[in-house]
Amino acid sequence: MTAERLSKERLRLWLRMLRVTRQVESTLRERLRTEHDTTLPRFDVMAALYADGNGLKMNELSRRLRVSNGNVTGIIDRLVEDGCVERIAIEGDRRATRVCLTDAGRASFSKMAAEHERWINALFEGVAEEDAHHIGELLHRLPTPLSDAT
Amino acid sequence: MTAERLSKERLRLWLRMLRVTRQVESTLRERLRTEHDTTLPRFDVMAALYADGNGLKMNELSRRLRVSNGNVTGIIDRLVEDGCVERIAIEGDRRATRVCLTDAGRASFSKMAAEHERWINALFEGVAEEDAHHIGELLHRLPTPLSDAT
DNA sequence: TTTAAATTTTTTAAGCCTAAAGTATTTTTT
DNA sequence: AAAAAATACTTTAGGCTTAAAAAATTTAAA
Repeated sequence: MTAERLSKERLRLWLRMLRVTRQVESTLRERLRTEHDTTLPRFDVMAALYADGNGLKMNELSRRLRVSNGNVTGIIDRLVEDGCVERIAIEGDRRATRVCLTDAGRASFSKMAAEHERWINALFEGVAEEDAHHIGELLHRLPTPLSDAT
Repeated sequence: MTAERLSKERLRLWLRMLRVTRQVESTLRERLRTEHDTTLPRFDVMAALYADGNGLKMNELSRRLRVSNGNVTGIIDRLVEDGCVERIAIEGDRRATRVCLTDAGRASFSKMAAEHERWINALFEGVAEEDAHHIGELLHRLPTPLSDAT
């Protein structure tokens, strides 16, 4: 009956991860909205672009963020309207476009990212460095499709 | 500079939790859709109702699931259409309604829940019972607003 | 080369989600 | 009792999300 217990324990772990994740996301969402007039999905997209100096194709963006193609299209549309991002034609392939942060977008993200790290640090105040590291490693090594980078 | 390192480590932990959570949710979503013709939000609502034999008020449901009131309204509307759930007037307070699983809803959820546990168990195959327990406890004890039950 | 298949992206339809405003009802205050 | 405040829920507007279909282009096969 150990398999039984293990299964229950894993289920409990999942439910708690889900609860914490939702709570943190909800807090981030609210702060991004009230303090930076933006949304979490937009922040996530900008983070991906910020991490890669050359910009990314829509394709890569959607794979990296694990969201659908059509989803990325809409978010980028709105970021372009906001002047944070631009679509750049790719020479040699007229199907694809590369998406880059504008200077304004980069500056804006840079400010948000610093705050974001402080928020997370405060929200996870109860987690010691050792535990953070241990859990991080564990999550990192979960078998595919649960892990593949970062 | 340990505070600096700790902050980075917590940020990394958060990003990994987010990634794993999204991946698991995405897998659950797809299986619920293809194998049970339903959605994760509906499953979550039914789980909350299943756990509480007497049904819940809209209010309690939205607090328990950490989603907005209006959101619950829509999901319940659709579950009622599907015949999984019913709204029952509360005697003595005509503002509120109690929401209960129907017999069909209970039977349907019961089947899904068993599979759901197997899916989770398989997805977290790499996590030993000791680790599951340890991480679960840690997440459970994160300071408010990160925890308040289960 | 013409056709077929694959790739890249957008569009569409349906559902999820939130904040804010609105409706109805109950409770509290005055 | 009348007015004000609080509670329970729904509606609305806007954005996020997906799967599936469509459009444009490129690559591979015949």
